Amino acid sequence: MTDQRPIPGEIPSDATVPKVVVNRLSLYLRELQRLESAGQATISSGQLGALLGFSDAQVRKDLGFFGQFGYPGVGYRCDELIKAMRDILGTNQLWPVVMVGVGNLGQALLGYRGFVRQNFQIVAAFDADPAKVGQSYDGITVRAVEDLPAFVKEHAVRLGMIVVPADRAQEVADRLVAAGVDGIVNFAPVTLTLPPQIQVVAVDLAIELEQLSFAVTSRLQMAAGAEPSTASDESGPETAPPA
Amino acid sequence: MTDQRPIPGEIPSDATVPKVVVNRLSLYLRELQRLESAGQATISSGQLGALLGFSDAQVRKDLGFFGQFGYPGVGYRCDELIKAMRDILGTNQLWPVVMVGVGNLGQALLGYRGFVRQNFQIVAAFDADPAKVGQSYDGITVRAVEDLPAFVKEHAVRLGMIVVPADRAQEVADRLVAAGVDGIVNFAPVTLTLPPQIQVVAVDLAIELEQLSFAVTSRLQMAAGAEPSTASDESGPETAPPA
DNA sequence: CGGTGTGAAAGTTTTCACAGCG
DNA sequence: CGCTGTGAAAACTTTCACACCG
Repeated sequence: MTDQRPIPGEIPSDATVPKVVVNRLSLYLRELQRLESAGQATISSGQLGALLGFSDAQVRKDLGFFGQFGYPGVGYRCDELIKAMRDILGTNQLWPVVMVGVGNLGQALLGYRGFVRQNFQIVAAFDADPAKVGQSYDGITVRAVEDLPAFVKEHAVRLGMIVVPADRAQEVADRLVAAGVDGIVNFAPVTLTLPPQIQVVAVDLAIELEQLSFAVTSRLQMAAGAEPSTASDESGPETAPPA
Repeated sequence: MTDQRPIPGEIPSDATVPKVVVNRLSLYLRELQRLESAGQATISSGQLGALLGFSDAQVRKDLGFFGQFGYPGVGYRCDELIKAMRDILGTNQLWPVVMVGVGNLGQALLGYRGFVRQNFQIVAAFDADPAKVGQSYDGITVRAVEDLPAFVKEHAVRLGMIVVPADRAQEVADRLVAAGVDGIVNFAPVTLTLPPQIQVVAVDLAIELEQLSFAVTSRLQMAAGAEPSTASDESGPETAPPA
């Protein structure tokens, strides 16, 4: 509804967008959604950046990859920018997701409401353990992995989540790809070997803690004379300046 | 034990190490540990890189930030390199961790064995809900958040995990910092505002899925004529070439 | 004004290429 | 030989700075 902006943010003509930019896009969107719920109608690149620990220029450059969304002298309209970001990230449409592996973590993820917020829906869970098949968790009945290909095809599922132990992950990934998914979130602590057209995002909780233990350790040693031994940023900038 | 290498990999004299390098270090370590269990004694930069989808030069440059670990003509000895990496990342020592928020996800993380592998141990869990306090999960009894400062001080805990809903996360983060932790893993989908000396790693599961939906969407559009619209890499390179 | 969009400059990370070593 | 370690070049990302707009 309402008016479209000058060059509505469709996909970049041909320029390639760095992954780190797409990651920040998600952070902008998350913040914008919070601001809109709080009743804020517009925001400037400087304000948005400050909330996340980025510069105003970076926010504008990032958005510039996708189009022109702002109003000089005013900033960005939250509602418009949210819609544009969701179009870009693909979350204006509902994404059905299949999960493989219904252990502790898998069960927790089945109950996690945060996915729904961004239009992801876990539509089925699979497990190799016959004792688990038929059980229900948060309204989802566990199916046998053998049923994966049929389900994925029938429901046009494009995304899968791997929540099995490390030694089973590659086999499960191969099954997901054979079944036809295009993208995988891998919670198992192994690197998957897959055809390059398959998109993979890895989440390794032990590695996240390791990054912290390094940062915390080297900050101490820094006290012993030198400079802080880490620069740049990755997944979640977090730690914005204490406003 | 056994002989130390030429310039043993201690902390970089003063050069700052990019975060992305530290992240790859964790991936190298994970792979090395797997290789060693499989009985492999040495590995070259090219082999290690190939397993993770990196170039040989990148592996050598990354290691070069911390010292000289290799043997020309041979490669790296897995056992030595593992020890060096763990020294650098800080995981040769045991890290006690406190968790705040014992909902679905928190309970699952309490039962997650993957942390132990890298020497992290969740030593206590806290929740604001009086109904949860006193309950036990995986041998850990839930405590009242009020007891956090005393516990952190008494057990010299330096790391905390936030597993509460978004609207409680900032308050919990402030409590953790007041209690004295130096680093935080934040699973809540909000950006925390904290003093800059506090290290924060953010894990937002919805954002991971969003990165996938973007990648999967733009790969499709790529079929419509242009170049792939993403470059570089972030958290987990994953998807190594199908060996 | 206050703020966007964007080329050009600065800074950072990756790749190249090769001397040197066991 | 095969492979490391490392300067130098290339590629990429961020910051700067300013024309332009409402």
